[in-house]
Amino acid sequence: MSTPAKTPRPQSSRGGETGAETPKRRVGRPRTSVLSRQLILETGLRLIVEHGAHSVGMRAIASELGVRPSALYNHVAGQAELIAGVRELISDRIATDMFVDEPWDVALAGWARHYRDTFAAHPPTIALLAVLPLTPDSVTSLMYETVISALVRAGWPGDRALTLMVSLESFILGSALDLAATDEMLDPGPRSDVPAFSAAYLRREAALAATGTSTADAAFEFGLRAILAGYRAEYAALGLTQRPAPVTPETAAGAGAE
Amino acid sequence: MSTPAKTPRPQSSRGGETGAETPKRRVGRPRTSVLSRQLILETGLRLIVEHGAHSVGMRAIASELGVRPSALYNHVAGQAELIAGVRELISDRIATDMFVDEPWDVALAGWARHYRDTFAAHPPTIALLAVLPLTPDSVTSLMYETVISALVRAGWPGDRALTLMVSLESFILGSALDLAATDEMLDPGPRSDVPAFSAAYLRREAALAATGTSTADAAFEFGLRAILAGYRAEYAALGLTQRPAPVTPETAAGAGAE
DNA sequence: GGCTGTAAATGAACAGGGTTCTTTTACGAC
DNA sequence: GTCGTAAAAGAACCCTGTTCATTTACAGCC
Repeated sequence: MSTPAKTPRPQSSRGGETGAETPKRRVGRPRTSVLSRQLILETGLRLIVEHGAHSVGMRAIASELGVRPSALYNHVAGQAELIAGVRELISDRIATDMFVDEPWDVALAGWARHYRDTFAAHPPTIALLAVLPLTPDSVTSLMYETVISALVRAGWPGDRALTLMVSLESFILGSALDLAATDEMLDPGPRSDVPAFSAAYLRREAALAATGTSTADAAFEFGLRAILAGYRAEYAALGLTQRPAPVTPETAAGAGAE
Repeated sequence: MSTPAKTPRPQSSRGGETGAETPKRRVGRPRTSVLSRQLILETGLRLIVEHGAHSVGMRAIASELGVRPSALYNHVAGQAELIAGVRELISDRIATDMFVDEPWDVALAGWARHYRDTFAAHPPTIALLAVLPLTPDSVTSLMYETVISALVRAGWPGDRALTLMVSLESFILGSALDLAATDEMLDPGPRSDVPAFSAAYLRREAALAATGTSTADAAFEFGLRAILAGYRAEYAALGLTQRPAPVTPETAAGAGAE
């Protein structure tokens, strides 16, 4: 206790979902652990959602948890690993169950929407996480596995399936970025040198106001429909035809064709 | 001069494209200006390309220019404005001349490729710049104007044209991100719980090695083809047919055959 | 039951960022 | 010549992430 009267901040903000408040903690190991890796990650995610992407600071998280920054390093290697952990938290929520009993194209559409929505639920995270290279052993690989195997079951060659998935994911992530940044960022404002652009912007604004959907939503749905139509055309060009129902180890009933 | 013998760094690295070397500069306004806004931005871009995205530091740029950090603030408001300026430098290089005399779909494909390649020429910038909200009065608005007006000339309703462009741009930016981060980031590595994914990865690796194209390239081309096919289908559904040649005020001559 | 090693916290530092402020010099205009 | 302004240095400030030594708690062991 070298500075008893400098900054009194007793960390009494927010209720107390972590348990008891710790207005001042003695030095040394506490009787009951204050931190855990999971608590740190979840706090990080919550702070991002509430206060923006630049809130993933070690000091900010530590302060939120009523702890000194150095304490975090007993549970997390550093900021990079922390952000990777937060990414896992989010990725883990992307559902892939639609691949079980939906046709491949319908499942892809559902997956794409849910994928984007999952990121969209935490807008500030997108810019932060979309950029990050994901660790090879992440849950994301499991998601990829589900998608790929569903496509292969539908008849897509393995390498084509992977290429398709990557291209769709590019569109999804790009749309998520668009969702995070856009809306007023497109607005050309009052300038006379971009007449067609301005007119289109105004027309779309009116059209969207009528339907109630947002700017980025419209573009996402439009692009998704287009890219899926293209996939289907490619599928047909490969000489494949849609199966009546996908065959999974679990639902090994249907699917008599081919 | 408080630390005369600590770090002698006389800034003599790299040739001298800025003119004379300044191993030590007297305090006060120099006889000939050392900095300019443009020089700072170009140095920033060069540093990003050479040493990665975290090289857009004020101190790094200043050191590269043989100048103290505070000197930069005479020409640039701050780091945010500097990055925005670098973005403009890059965006300015995206060609849009294909919209002058190519059919709308061909022009879109060319634009998309060039757009992505422009970012791809500076891989580290992608993560940095894709995220940034662009200033309303940027050159990007001019690019949008070109694209929109070409689509409108082809018969697309203005609001649809804008939605289309945004969706395509989402795909382009997502692909650029993919290009920057991927290649080994997808590799599932040796693990037995993702068999279809692993198999597809290996098959594609072999296929790509044969053709010489890269991972991200294949996905981009595949997705681009698909989404354009979808756009064309939408175009047909609108009851529109491809015009023989777009009519622009400038090229009001050609356009005869179909 | 007293040691010993380890885990989990504090507190004090360090290195490195962006930014601002003051000071010094140069230059152009009245 | 003087005054205002522009452009540089230099020092400081504040905010990061991170490391280190220190203190305390606890679990295992003999």
